[in-house]
Amino acid sequence: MKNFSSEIIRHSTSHLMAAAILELFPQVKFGIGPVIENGFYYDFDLERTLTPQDLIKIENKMKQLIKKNLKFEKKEIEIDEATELFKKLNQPYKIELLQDIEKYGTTQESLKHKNIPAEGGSASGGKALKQNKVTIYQLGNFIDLCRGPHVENTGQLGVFKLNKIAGAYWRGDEKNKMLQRVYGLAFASQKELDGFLKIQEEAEKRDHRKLGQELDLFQINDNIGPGLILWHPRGAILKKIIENYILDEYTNNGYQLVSTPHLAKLNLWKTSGHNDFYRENMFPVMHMSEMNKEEKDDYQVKPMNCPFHIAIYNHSLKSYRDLPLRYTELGTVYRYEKSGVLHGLTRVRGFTQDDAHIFCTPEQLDKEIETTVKFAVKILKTFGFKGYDIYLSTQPEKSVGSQENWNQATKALENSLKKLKIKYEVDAAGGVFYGPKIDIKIKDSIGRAWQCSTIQVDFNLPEKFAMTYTDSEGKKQQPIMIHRALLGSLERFMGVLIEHYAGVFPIWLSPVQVYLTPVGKAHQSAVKKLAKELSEKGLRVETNFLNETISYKVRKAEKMKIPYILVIGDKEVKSHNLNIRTRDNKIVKMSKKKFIEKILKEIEIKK
RNA sequence: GCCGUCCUAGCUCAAUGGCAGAGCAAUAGUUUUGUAAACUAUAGGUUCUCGGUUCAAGUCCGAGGGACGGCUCCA
Repeated sequence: MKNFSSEIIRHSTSHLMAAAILELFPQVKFGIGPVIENGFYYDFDLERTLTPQDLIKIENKMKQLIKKNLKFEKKEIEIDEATELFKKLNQPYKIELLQDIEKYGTTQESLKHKNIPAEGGSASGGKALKQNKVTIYQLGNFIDLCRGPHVENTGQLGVFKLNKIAGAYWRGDEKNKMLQRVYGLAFASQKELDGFLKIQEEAEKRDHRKLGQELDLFQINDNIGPGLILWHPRGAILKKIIENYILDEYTNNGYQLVSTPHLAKLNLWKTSGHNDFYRENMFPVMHMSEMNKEEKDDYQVKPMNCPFHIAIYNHSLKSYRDLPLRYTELGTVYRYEKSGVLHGLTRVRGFTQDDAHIFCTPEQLDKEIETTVKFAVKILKTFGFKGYDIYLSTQPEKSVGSQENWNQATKALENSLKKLKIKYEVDAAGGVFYGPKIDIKIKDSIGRAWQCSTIQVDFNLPEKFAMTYTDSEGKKQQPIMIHRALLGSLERFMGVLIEHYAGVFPIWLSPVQVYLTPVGKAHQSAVKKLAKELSEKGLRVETNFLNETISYKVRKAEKMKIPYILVIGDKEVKSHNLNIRTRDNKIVKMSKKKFIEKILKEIEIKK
């Protein structure tokens, strides 16, 4: 038997599903059906909405079709002929795709989904098709516009499972009709499918929303508002540890701490351009006149910190000798995210950025970018993120500033990446309205990528806010501004961190590091004494004097994933040795002095 | 915002249209415990909200809110 790549198997399974749907719903109109990670999907326009029961029916129909051992038949035909064919089949979406191919030599989807493997999308693919001809594939009664390749017959398919129904806009545009998308998993063997399901189960176990509850880190409360995080004591201490660490790093590396308010007059955001470009992501304006007629100004809760830092810069005349100037702040910003996009800690409406703005001369720009990229990688390593992907995002469709500025800023970012010999991908038109950027996506312990660090070059805000410095010849010059956040949003970063470590934080990040419980009443004073001693060494200690059995108290501490659990009884009081239960469920005997040395050393290691 | 699913005690979940319940957590008492669940009791509810149908609504219908899975978006 021939071996086919999983892309081919997935794509062929997608066709099989479409064929099954055609049998069950003869009126169906097909959208596209590409390969995705671990499987495939196909978009359909159907009379009625599908239910989970329908998935079972479709799966069964697919199995029936497999038994017929149908062939995947390929044909190359003229575009005109294909258009006629799909007209006859009453498939308007396919005709739309054909029109694209005629115009561009490929579909817009294939340009958009550049991550999908070339043989992956139905009627799509990386390379342009030959001008006048397209290939079609037929499986039973189902005919599809498709580059292929496919398996030869249904007997060569692997295992599959339909797992999700969702709405999806035709061509990904919210102005278009919403189609129904059926997602499926497909693998060459049952073993691979099982392996994937196991990883998925693991991902569910480490879901930060679930762990956040189990470890009592935070809540999101309907009465407070969606997308707004309430940090409980254990979560707040974790946040503080991260904030302290990151601010120390910044101030030790040439940044100056500033602090700015959560509100500002609306005019500020008009000057910055945010009011024009991001109005729909800003909270509504506060009209102060509603409070008091004398107050004429409108106010706005801040969606970002930059204009404040610019105001601090502009407060006094700056010399070229002052530059580069780096202002940092843990700035809490509020952005109005649409209700459907909110997600735990990773997509919220109020969050704290480890923000900074670097103001420099053109000559200093390359070096500042380079230093910042290196710095970001170093910081991320401290948190246990070793793998990352880097993206260079270029000028978006809607932007401000001259073309020359854009070219210059993009070039600067490109040069730095090349100089650092870092591999990167270009995210075309993925930049911010005021400038291009470098994004770092970190990979967590189970291989998922998360965007955190962002480094943006901006010539435009300095212009809008009339920023200057005096050069060595006494002439006024305009500084260049770099916006950068290395962790991004603290909330988001903490969500990623929770999933990365599955709640089992390294010692330096653990909200509680040592858990102490006496065996009986007689040992309470010994526990109190030890707790005080450990706290004085800077350790985070929790004691439990509750009327509970030892086993129960250990169980509770284990569930909270506390690194060291110490039970104090006669043995410990007499011998001055401690019995320490670690997170791998081992009990280690050690002197108090040695234990303190060990744990303090473990905390130091991160640096 | 759009498509779909869901919403009952702090958490996880029960309850043919017919008295709103269990386990865990919480609180109190008893027990003073040696490394993942002692015992007993108590308390805990506008069944997301509003409206409708019905003798009777957690359950059926309508509107709204929120969560979840996607889509779009993510400065």
